[in-house]
Amino acid sequence: MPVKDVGTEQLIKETARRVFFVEGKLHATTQDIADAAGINRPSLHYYFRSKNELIRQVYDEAKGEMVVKANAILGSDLPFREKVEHFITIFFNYVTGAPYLQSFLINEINCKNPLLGKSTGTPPEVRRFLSEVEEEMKKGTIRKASPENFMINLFALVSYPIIMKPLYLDFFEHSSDDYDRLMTERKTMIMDMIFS
Amino acid sequence: MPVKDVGTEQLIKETARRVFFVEGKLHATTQDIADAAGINRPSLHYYFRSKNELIRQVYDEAKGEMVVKANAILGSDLPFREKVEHFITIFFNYVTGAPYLQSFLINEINCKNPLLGKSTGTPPEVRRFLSEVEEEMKKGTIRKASPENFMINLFALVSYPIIMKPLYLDFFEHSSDDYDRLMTERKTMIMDMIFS
DNA sequence: ACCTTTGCTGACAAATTTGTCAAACATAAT
DNA sequence: ATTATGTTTGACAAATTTGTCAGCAAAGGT
Repeated sequence: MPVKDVGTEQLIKETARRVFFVEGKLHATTQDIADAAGINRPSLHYYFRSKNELIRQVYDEAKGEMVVKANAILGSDLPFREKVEHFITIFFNYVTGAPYLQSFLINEINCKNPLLGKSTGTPPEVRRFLSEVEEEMKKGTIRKASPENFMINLFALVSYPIIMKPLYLDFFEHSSDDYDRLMTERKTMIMDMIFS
Repeated sequence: MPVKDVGTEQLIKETARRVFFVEGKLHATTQDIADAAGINRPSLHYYFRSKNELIRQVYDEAKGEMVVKANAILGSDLPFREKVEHFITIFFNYVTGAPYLQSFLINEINCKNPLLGKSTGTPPEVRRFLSEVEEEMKKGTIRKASPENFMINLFALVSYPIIMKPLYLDFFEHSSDDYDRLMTERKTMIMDMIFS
């Protein structure tokens, strides 16, 4: 009996991820994805019954991955400052590699596709990180505020410039390289901003 | 001779803006927009020849408006600190009122619709603001960095939390009201972060 | 060799979305 | 009233996108 070929199914999902998250084709058709994967459309329907089902899986897994990634860093036992520094580095690369991921998620949440997995809730690692943040605020290492807002700032300062790059390329008269050069100084800048 | 009815045309555009920017229906069909406007679809084609043309106009005008809005504040002759404070207030409301606007722009830019208006270039008001930022850095009022990065931080800290609200509602276990409460403390927090 | 299961494909069907058009309608000037 | 001009509409056609299905190919077990 032939083993279930997991190759094509994975190929399709990875291609969908690339099309959606990297190339940012939020309106991509199943044909677009099939072409990009070098397969034909009925195969896509063979593995995923419908476009919605493919999107649901891609959505759920991507969200899960992001949470896992954040947990791995924020839940690690590094000293606070290094943890934040590490987070910036890792997430900068992560978002750079999938600049349309967050826009995709936002859009899908908004579509209220009832198939999408429900919230997993705040993971314990993040809760612990939030209380670490609170403690650092008491120690005076960082500015006092809601720990949630501290986290949001972190994500904002790292993600936003990458996500909105096309907008600012057009706004400033920059080449892509100019803009990327601008990005390189951000890590230390963000650290400076956060640790007053 | 009957006067050219500008009412319906405006109604359609405003409805499209609402559907795209406020409701975030990035996949909205012409039927969706027509229904939301209370007109029928052929009327939409009467005023705008195609969906693309409608989107082009909505895109161009929205981008223009955003630039005008930014210019009006950043190009004003308020003292630097008040100018930044004013910007935060105004833009917070602006983005709150159209949370999907930036995602829409990003997505459309990416679609490389050849009809979209080309970059207007960095407006002189923004150039002036950037040199003001540079001067404040020399004076030591704010941290030294690329002035562009200063601007990007401003936009990031104001926009990102609003744009990505659905994502964080799901991540933290917050109600919409909880999250909004979190937002209220951001203005002073951002000011504190920026003016070290 | 034969059967069985899984994967792939072309051809077709259905659904959705967009675009068109002629006719009806409204309004104001003549 | 008639005409001219701009607007709205229903009905239709075209294009696009999605979904289905029967059949073929491959591969492993009997």
